[in-house]
Amino acid sequence: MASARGTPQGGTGADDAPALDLADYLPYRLSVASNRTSALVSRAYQDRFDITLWEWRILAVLGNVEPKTAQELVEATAMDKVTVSRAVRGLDEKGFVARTRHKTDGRSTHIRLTEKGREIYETVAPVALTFEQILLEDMTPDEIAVLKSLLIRLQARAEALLSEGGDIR
Amino acid sequence: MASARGTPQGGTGADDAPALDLADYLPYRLSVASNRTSALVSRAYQDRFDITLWEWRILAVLGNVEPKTAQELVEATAMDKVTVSRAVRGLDEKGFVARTRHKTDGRSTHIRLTEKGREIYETVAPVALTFEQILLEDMTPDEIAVLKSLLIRLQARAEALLSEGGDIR
DNA sequence: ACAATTTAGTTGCAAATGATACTATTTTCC
DNA sequence: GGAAAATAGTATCATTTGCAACTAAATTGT
Repeated sequence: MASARGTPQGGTGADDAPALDLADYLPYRLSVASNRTSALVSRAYQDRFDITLWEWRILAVLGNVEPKTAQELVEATAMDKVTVSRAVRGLDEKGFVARTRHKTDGRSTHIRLTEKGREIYETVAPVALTFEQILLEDMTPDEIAVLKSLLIRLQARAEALLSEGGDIR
Repeated sequence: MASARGTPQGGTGADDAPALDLADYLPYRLSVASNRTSALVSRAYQDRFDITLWEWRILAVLGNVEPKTAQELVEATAMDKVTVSRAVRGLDEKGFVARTRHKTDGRSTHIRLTEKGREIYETVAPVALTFEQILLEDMTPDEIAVLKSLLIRLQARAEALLSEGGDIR
């Protein structure tokens, strides 16, 4: 009846549903926190080093282990293969990575940092770590560890649900 | 020197830099967890109710407090004004909200749920809450509370940095 | 009172993104 | 050995997004 319900939070407790408060809804909280953080990170990389966030992720992986195939980068970065393909092309055009033919699999390529790529990695990595520290400045190491581990569990759960039914029942 | 550095993690500890491991990098963890979760949520709303995630956020706010101006929705949903404008238009076209002239400010409009909008809100809200429960099934109430509160702190910190310098120094 | 500035909300356009289709190679398995 | 299926990576196209410009109304300051 289009009831003049107004704000339900004042109810006398006889309400049955737990009430939905967007501000306390985890997917929302997660999304906002992530967007704000990503905005900050993207801007830093883009402005100062002219690389996108996705390109940076590729660099970060290659900085540790080389070479990698595109497929391996997909797994390591949790980006989809189209995104990886475009990011690698971008890096290639800027001269940060080189692609060489995979010896045993003609469909695939080995991707590795060029000297220039190694240089930018060495430059950006400490900045990224410092940034993380600044972002987490007001949290204790304990809290940080908890946060990271909860995020990982959450992600695993979401992935399981995503493949499982796909739909929520 | 394009040093044949390979994987630094094996080092004998004499290394000075803390080493950047993408898998342990918070902005990355946050982004992946959020994307996975959002994918799940978006799909659920889109498939079953034909509303976008942004439209749903608007509904969720209006379900609690009506009416709201677009500007108030911007604040309540953390979406930017263009996104809100588009989402409200979508909801209007589907007949879920109505816009009426603001009495004292001619630039602005009051946005409120229609009866149909109230109905879909009442339908979706419990589904959303159930979904949250399923997603968080393997966490204790304590862990959930901690996660939410850490996310809020993180977001506040990111916002502060974002406005503050804009750039990271 | 009225010019200058600010604010609410929308629109237009360019860039980013995602789903799908496609090519080339490799693997499977009869 | 070779047809059928799978995989790596790229290209294409439609949709989404984000920025900047815009209109209209309100506020400010003189």
